[in-house]
Amino acid sequence: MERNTSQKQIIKEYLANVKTHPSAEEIYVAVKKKLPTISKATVYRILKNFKEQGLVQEIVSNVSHFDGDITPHAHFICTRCHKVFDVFESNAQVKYKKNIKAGKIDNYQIYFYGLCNKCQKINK
Amino acid sequence: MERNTSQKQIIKEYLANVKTHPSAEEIYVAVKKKLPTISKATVYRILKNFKEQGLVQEIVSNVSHFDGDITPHAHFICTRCHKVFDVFESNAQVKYKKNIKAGKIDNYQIYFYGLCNKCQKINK
DNA sequence: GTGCCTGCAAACATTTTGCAAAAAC
DNA sequence: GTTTTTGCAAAATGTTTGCAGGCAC
Repeated sequence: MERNTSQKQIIKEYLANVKTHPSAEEIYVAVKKKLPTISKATVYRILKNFKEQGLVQEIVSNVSHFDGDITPHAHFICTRCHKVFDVFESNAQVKYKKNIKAGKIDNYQIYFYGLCNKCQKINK
Repeated sequence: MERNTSQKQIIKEYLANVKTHPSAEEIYVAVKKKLPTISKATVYRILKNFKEQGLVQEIVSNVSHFDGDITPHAHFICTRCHKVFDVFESNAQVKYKKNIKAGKIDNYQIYFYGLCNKCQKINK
């Protein structure tokens, strides 16, 4: 049976309150402040566990990011700084069939790419 | 100025003809048959280069895959075997605004997740 | 007390980098 | 001839794993 540990609680709480889309590394650093003995391996194991339970969404990019908001919404990823932003329904909608030739869809992710406001101003 | 090498030509040709979504490793193995001296680093460098030029799409998953078809179309990724399948426009459409609060969208990717036909039959 | 969970370090896989030689133009 | 590109090996990055001890129940 699944056990309720302080490590899980603290990570869950952190994800519920953070408004950004932290990477595993960022979660590790943040959570370490409350629980200095936590290890990175534990963070990875718990995030994997939460994902399997559907408690978080994984945003796959050059580095994975995690979103405690599991309502299906799109993300904007800056191609220069790799920051992740939410894109709400008013800005993007999808229509799709649940059953397609390849298999059965039970989840989706939309990623928009481009330069974020900050990076647009930086002449590369 | 950008130079035209046999390595680039062969990778380009391979991607133009393959109907699957090969990983960098698979591209390396395939291309090695025609050019046995090619190194993996070169494959990575050329794929990165092609991506920057907009000649290929990168499909980010547990391992990156590449698609020579750059028309915006969705992909279905099996959550069990991680294979990638095309999802055509008849099965999925998006509507979105090019300019959003976070930045300016110039590209997007839709990933559908679920079990492919083969994996649905396998009782895990 | 049993067995899941953690911390640590080492292992792993993928991708990137530094450098000298080779190829393109 | 100059400059980009390559191949090689080593490094870097992100993530996973094995194991012994600790903690939840």
